[in-house]
Amino acid sequence: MLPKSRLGKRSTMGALVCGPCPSEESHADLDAEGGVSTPGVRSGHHGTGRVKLHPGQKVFVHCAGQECGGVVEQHNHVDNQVSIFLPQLNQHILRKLEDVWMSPSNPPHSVSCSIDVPKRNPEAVDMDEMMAAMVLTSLSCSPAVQSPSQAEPAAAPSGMECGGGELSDSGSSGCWSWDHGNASPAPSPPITETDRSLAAHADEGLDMELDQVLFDEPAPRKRKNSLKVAYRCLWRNCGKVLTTVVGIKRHIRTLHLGQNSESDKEEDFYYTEVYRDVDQPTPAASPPSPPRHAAPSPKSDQPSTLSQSAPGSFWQVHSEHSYQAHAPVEVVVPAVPVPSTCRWTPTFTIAQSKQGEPFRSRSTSVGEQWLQSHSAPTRTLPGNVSPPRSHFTSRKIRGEAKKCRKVYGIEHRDQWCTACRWKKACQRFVD
DNA sequence: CGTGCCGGGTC
DNA sequence: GACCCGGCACG
Repeated sequence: MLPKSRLGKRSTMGALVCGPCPSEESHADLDAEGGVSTPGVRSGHHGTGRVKLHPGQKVFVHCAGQECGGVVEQHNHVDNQVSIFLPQLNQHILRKLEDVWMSPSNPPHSVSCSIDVPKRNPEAVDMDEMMAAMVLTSLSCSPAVQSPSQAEPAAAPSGMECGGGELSDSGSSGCWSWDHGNASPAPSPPITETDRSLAAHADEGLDMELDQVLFDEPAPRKRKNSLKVAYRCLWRNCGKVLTTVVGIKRHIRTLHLGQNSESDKEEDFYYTEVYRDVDQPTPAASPPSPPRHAAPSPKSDQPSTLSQSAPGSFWQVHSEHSYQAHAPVEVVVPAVPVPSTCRWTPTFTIAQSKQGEPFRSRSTSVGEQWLQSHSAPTRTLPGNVSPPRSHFTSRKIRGEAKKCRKVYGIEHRDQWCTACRWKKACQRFVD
């Protein structure tokens, strides 16, 4: 499925956001113990200084015309490029080593717009902030999770799929291809100062692409940049739409799951993303009526139309059957008048046989008809029924003996017995 | 379809 | 009650 031509990109992206590759990690361990205030990495000249940036080390770069603090994610010493995570912008950037410095307000080269950045000593950086950055970094290894608002570790196997060997070995700048849509053919175009917004977009566009590349299915949790995302509660008869995951989860948990919520992930089953202003048909945009759900949630009572129709109508059908036909017939038949071909119960057989034929002119009660219909086959057991008139009410089995009609013929009807003439049971040739 | 005959109607 | 007949079941 994955075009091989794109594997490289995928790989590079993995390398970019992935944790340090083992080899470099070892170097980093050897070199700079994180946080040492080196007055500018960029003593620099790439390849010469051999200054090693430790993953997690606080550095500063120029981004969008201002100095931004960031955390080193990876230092590719082959070409001296550093992958940096900028918590402020919540994005990852790539810088040449000479464009990175470790003290605030110590730009490597004169920058036109030098905005005062609160000076912070790298040592002053909270460790938890570093840890947070690292966590984000590791989380970001999952291509499905790069959206700032969607850090869901569940989908992110913590960077394990980065495949360090495969990715980091390339080492070339080409593998860092942060394709910022600025049509920069350069393999590793550093983000220019004017690129910031573009970079942000590129992030998401990249996410989308990664989603498409890495996963055949569109990542449902991804936010499309051009889409307005909302979250619709799929609970039966609810359909509440909230704009945040937290909100919808809280809504589901509090209003629907209540105390029954055993797992805090359970809410995921009960909401779906809906997109508006769609450019591209998004599968998740359809769910309003038929929500994707389909999750094997054990207690999910499937708040979809499917569920409402499937089990509900199923049982309804059954119930309708149950009083129409007692036989457990596994036939899904709508509750319509039973066709004449359906003869699963004796009662219906009677009714149908009578309805299927033109009604008799003579007045025959249903019970009489029933007796008539059944007396013949059950004639051997005449005692089973209590005939209203006599013991022999039921129709007699046609006698084998020839009757007056047969004997004399219709022409000699006057020779018939009275009964035969009256169309009664022959009295002359009694069986 | 022919036959036997039940059940009902009519006189 | 005698007679007739519609109609169903059966072969």
